Amino acid sequence: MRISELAKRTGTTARALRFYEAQGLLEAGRSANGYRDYGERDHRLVTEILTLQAIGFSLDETRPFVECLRAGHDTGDSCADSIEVYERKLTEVDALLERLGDVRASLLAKLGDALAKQPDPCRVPSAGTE
Amino acid sequence: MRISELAKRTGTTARALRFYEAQGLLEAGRSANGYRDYGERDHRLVTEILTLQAIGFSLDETRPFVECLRAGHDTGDSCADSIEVYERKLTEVDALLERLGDVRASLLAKLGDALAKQPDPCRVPSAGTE
DNA sequence: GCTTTCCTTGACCTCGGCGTCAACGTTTAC
DNA sequence: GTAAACGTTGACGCCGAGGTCAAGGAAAGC
Repeated sequence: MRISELAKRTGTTARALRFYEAQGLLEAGRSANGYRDYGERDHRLVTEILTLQAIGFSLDETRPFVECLRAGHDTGDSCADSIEVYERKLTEVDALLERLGDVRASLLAKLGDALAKQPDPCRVPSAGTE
Repeated sequence: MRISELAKRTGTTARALRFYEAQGLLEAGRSANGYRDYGERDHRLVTEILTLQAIGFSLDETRPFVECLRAGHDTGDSCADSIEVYERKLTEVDALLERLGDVRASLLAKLGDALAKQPDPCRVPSAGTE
């Protein structure tokens, strides 16, 4: 299959696929005319990349998963390196959740203060006008 | 006060202050020699910018607060525009929290599956080795 | 006077993940 | 046969918030 078909089937663009190749994530075979030629294996690789990206992984963080698939495992997370990335990511997400919670709290506090200072009678905090 | 003193007192850099000026957030007076000259009012402006940035505001989002201060109010959130930004930000943060919660859940699920597939006996999920 | 430090402007660099355009070759449809 | 639609590489653009030079003036300490 050629690049635009793989792009369509994975829901991405040809440009992205070439970019992944430039990053060493994807290795495409070539047809006689020089066109890239992809197989089902590549389809799975790209799907793995896109799935992980959707969860917030950087391209670099998808690397262990891709290499795991290329090593012959049937899922990208069958390797220790991938699992480490999961764990690192989980720690990151937890830290982010905590920080965001703090941010939310300080936003609420600031908003409350500001509304209390506002002389606008239509925005009295006791009533919900929205 | 000159630029590096304001930078020191606000905990940022001279480059950042010049950048804020280029963005129209800060207007510095000039001494006879062409040096920027800042007063206490500017100190408060910069403090407001940095405080909001720390909560995740973009420079552009701090603009209403800065203009509110410049309009003579004693806090940057005494104006309706600022309050709107608070509310927008809160909505954004809530959306992000929800997405991040989903991400966390799917990460946990993936990690659980991967560990279940792992043949490593030192990583049995029933025991906490950390 | 001399050196070091601070100030000025201008311009390019960084990072991630591609989008977009250019200039050219190939395949496909009619 | 020829035009449209695909493919190739290369290179620059974008976003945000500055960092980092470079080349020059001003100020401050000795």
